[in-house]
Amino acid sequence: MVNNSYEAIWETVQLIPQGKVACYGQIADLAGWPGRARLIGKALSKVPDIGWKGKPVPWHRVINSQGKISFPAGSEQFEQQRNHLQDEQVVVIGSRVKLKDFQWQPDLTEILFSLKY
DNA sequence: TCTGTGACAATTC
DNA sequence: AGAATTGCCACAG
Repeated sequence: MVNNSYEAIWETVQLIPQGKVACYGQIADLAGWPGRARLIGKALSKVPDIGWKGKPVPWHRVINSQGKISFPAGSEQFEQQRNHLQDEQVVVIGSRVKLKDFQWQPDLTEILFSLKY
């Protein structure tokens, strides 16, 4: 069993459509933890390898508010994240992603969905 | 209970 | 544009 606190976060991350990215604060907000962006990082670091609810958690679609990958450039995690993003047609320049073009803009439908629980 | 930590964010220089 | 500083607060030990 894992901490329930992270479940909402993982599920929210799973809502991010392929080819899009979201910043930590955005996920925190949607997951019901406004202002707790740092919690997202912790939650993602504890994502089960097998994924969540039978589906993988696309942690690579989560970046910081500056539109950058939050890993040291050159690190293994960094490369892995960049690869995943590029596979999903997200342009990564150095350690940056153009938020203007690739940031996820949740629909009202999805917002309501995440609020209803 | 207290303390250190953190895959952040906003501000400032 | 990039580095340093400060605020944030749940979590882990």
